[in-house]
Amino acid sequence: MATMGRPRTFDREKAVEEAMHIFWQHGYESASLSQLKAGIGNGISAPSFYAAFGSKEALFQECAQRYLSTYAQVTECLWDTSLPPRDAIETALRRSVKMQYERGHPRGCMVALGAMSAPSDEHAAVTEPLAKSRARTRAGFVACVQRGVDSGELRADTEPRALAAVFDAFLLGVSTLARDGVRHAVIEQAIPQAMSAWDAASVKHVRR
Amino acid sequence: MATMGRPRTFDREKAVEEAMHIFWQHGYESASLSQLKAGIGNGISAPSFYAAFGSKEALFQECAQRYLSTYAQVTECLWDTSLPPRDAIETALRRSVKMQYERGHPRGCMVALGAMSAPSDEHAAVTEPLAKSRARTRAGFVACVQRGVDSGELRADTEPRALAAVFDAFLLGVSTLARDGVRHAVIEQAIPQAMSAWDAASVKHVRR
DNA sequence: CTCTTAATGTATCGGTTGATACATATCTGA
DNA sequence: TCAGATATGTATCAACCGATACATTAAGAG
Repeated sequence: MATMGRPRTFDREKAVEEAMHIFWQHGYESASLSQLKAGIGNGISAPSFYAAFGSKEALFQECAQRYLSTYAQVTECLWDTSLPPRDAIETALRRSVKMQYERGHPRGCMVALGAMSAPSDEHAAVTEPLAKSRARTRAGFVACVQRGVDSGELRADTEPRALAAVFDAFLLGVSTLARDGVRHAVIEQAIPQAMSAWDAASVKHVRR
Repeated sequence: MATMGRPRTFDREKAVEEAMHIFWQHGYESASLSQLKAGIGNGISAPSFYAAFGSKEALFQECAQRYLSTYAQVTECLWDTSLPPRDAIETALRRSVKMQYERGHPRGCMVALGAMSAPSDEHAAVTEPLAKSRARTRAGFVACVQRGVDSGELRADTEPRALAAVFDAFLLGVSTLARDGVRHAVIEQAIPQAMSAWDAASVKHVRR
C-alpha cells in the first residue's frame, strides 16, 4: 500500500538531519521547539512537527540514533580485532578529529558535548544513548590496550584503564578545543604526540 | 557607617558559593531561577534574589569570578617560570584532577564544562570569562612547551601548540570522564601516561 | 519617637516553553 | 465520486521563564 493522506511539504529525512545539527550545536535542553521548527525545511508549524516526530524528546532520540549510526561510527575501528591495537586507536583518533572538523555540520562530537546536553535530572534519561556511546568508546579504548598487553606489545604492568583514559580524555577534550576555535592542523599534529603514550608503555621502549 | 536597613536572612557569601555549585552542575542556561532561589540558604524569594544579586546574569558573572579566583587557580602553576616546565604541566594536571574529584562540589571543571553552558548566541557573551580562562590555560600549556624547547630540553622541531594540545585536551576531557563516573584513581594513573608525550619530545628520548 | 535605608512577603507581569483542539486541505483506495 | 487517511493552518493551552510592583518589616541615625 502506498502512502495515503496529504503528503508532507518537507523531506522527513532531511528534517532529522537538520534537527540533529541543531541538537548537536545547542544540546537537548537548549534547543527550543521554535529553533527546531524554524530549522526544518523552510519552517514548519507546531502540528506538522508533532505529527511527524511525536515530541521533542522522540525527535532527539531519532537524531541521536542517526548520529550514532553515522558520524559516531568513526570510532568503531576500536572493535576491529583484525587491526593492530595501536593502529586501531590512532585510526579512531584521526577519523574522529577529521569528522569533528568537517564542514557542513557543527564542530566537535555530539556524543562528547552531549555530556552537558541535558544537565537536569529529569532530562538525564533523554541523553542516555549518548552516555552509553561514551561508555562503549571508553570500553573500546580499554579493549585495545588490553589487546596490546595480552599480545606482549605493551608491558605487563600497564594499567589498561589508565592508558585508555589518556586517549579517551584527549578525544573528549578535542570537542571543546574545536568549539574554541583551535585549528584543525594543530589537533592533527597532536595525535602522534598523544600516541607516544602508547609507545612509552611498549616493551620495546627504552625506559630511563 | 554601619549597615543600615533590614538585615539579610541569608549569608550572601555562602549564597554565591551555593549558586556557583548550581551553575557548575547545570550550566548557565539550564540553571533556573527556581533552582537558584531554592538552593540559596533555606530558599529565598524572587525579590530577595534580585535585591541581592541584580539578575541571573550578574550572579553568574559573580560565580564565575569566584570560581576563577579559587578553584581555577589550580592551573596557575603553568605560569610559574621558577618551575621546570615539565613539572609545571604535571602539577597543573595533578592539581586540577584532584580538584575535579573533591567532595563538596560538582565533579569536573566549571570552565571546561562551561563550553556548553550557554549554547545560544544571545547568551554566549555571558560565559565569555570561562572561554577567556580556557584560552589562558591553553596559552599556559603552550608557554611551558615553548620553555622546554627554548631551554633545549625538548627537540627544536617540537610544535608547541600541538604538544600543548595533548595536555589541554586531556585535561578538558577529564571533566567529562569525571561526570561519567570514571574513578579518580584511574585518572590519577593516567597523568604519568599523558606526561610521556612530553618525554617523547625530549632530546634525551631515544627515538626508534 | 521619627526618618531613612534596605530586605522581605505576596502577588503578578509579559514572554516563551513544549504541546493540542479543531477545522481544512490533499492525497490513495474503492 | 466519495470514504478513509494524513498533513496543514490558525489559534490556543497550561506551565514555567526571568523579572517587578507594592506594601510591610526590621534595622541604624538623628
